[in-house]
Amino acid sequence: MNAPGRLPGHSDGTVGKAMDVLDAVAAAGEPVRFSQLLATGRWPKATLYRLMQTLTSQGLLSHQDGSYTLGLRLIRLAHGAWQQASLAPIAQPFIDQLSAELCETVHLAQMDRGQVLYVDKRAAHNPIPMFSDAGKVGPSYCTGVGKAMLAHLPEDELSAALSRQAFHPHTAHTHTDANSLRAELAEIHKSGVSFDREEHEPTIICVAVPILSRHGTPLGALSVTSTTGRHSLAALARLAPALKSTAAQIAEAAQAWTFPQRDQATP
Amino acid sequence: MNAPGRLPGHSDGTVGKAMDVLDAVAAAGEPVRFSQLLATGRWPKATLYRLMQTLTSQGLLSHQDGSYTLGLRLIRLAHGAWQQASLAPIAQPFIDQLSAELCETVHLAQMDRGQVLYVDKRAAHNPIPMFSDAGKVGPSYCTGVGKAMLAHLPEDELSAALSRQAFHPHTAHTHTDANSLRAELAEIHKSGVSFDREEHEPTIICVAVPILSRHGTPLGALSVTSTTGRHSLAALARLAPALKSTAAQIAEAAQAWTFPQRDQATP
DNA sequence: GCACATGTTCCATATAATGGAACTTGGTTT
DNA sequence: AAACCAAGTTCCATTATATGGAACATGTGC
Repeated sequence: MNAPGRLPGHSDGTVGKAMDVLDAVAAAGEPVRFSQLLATGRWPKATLYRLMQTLTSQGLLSHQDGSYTLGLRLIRLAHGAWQQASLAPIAQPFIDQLSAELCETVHLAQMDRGQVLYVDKRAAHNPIPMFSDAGKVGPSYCTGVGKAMLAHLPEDELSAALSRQAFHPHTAHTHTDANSLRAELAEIHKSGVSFDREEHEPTIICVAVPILSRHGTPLGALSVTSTTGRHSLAALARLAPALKSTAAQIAEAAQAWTFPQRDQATP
Repeated sequence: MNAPGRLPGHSDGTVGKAMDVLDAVAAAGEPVRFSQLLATGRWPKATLYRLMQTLTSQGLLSHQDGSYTLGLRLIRLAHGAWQQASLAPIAQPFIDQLSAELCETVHLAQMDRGQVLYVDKRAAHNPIPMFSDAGKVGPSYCTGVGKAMLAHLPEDELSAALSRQAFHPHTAHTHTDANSLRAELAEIHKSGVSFDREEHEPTIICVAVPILSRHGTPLGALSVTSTTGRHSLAALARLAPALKSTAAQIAEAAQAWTFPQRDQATP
């Protein structure tokens, strides 16, 4: 079955396999048929069948008209995750203020298994149609927020994260290997600011800063995105101080925040 | 282990147990310690320990400072669920229009395992809806949207849903048993409109309509919420036609919508 | 009515989960 | 400092669960 040493962080027990199936359904991005998943050859027929039965019965998948989609129960759980584990609720007022002040699109992201997870977004008045929304994921190696966080990761987590990067050359400016990326990360670590120089999508540029804990580990990152048509990189660079200041405020708020402390009803 | 006759909260296999743990963490609403969950007596020590290890390794839980919270991976999956399985993306323009037209708070909800899951919300002045609003759950038996959907459920699903209701008397107007609720559901089924007459929270009232498929099964529900201070029930009742019209448009759009259809278009 | 594709069930076997108890770890009391 | 306690972690024989090849059902077009 499973070779002794499989890929890092993969396939622990039945739960891991079930999550693989969920990921596969999520990756499809549209309702999938049982046979479509089966055709990937990743699972034997009966195994996949029972796994999907279980997931459906749990509300993690939804089965209608012979096709499967992700289930609503995920939305319910994510609501809790968004409140408990994400910076978004804490950062909201600061991001509102920053977005209003700069009149630009602001993104709040966190690192999830080596990928960038956007947890909040504040659009400028004329929203640019692009790759973004809360819950959306993106690559770390070619985004401003991704590099900002990578640059402050401890070595063991960094190498784990780098091993998960695709290094697909989206544009002519994209890093295509870990070494060239590491060189830039060192600079970013020093300056505390990172840029996306059209590395992910042509004409899209951004400036980003990490949100750092007391210990210097990245809690998340903040970015302002624009286009080459509207801003130069130098113009974006001038926004860095405002971003840094907001990031510091968020970091402070995040660490001051202990949950409501409702041990008992204090009668 | 499990008694021969499985109880309402049927736990299927390891995945089911893992989900129970996730629910427990979600229910806490704040970071929980291993010992807190252990103290509920629902799981033996070693079992709970390994289960949480697995969940953490999968990114479904996050472990920091000795406490567990729901993990970010859930947000990522929920993003897919929101797009694939919820009415929200389809309903968005219609809800925007309705909300602008009425200048009132509009909710879009769906049924999830007997409970009302709010998948979108448009407040009169608050423009950005996200997981902060979407993802909230509420009871079916004492909310407008809940009753609107229950009223159109086939008998088997209805009785399953009713068996999951708490019938907690939140206010003096709350239904406290299935029979009294069923009587109202019959009326709602006829009229196609339901009301929350301060059944969940004092002074909070609402009018709701179901979003029905061609076959008459509820896909979701739409509501306008207000307070006794601002509106009478009669005033809310006058909004019903606008709600019904919007619901019909959403139903049509939902059923017209087949996903992008990348392969074969029916020859 | 037949053929082929898709979906479902069976069942002996292999695998993974179980949980009682023993063992660390870190902090507090005597 | 030794003794204590609580929280967290590991061990391992036992038992429950998942596995998957193959047979069985269902249904759609010919």
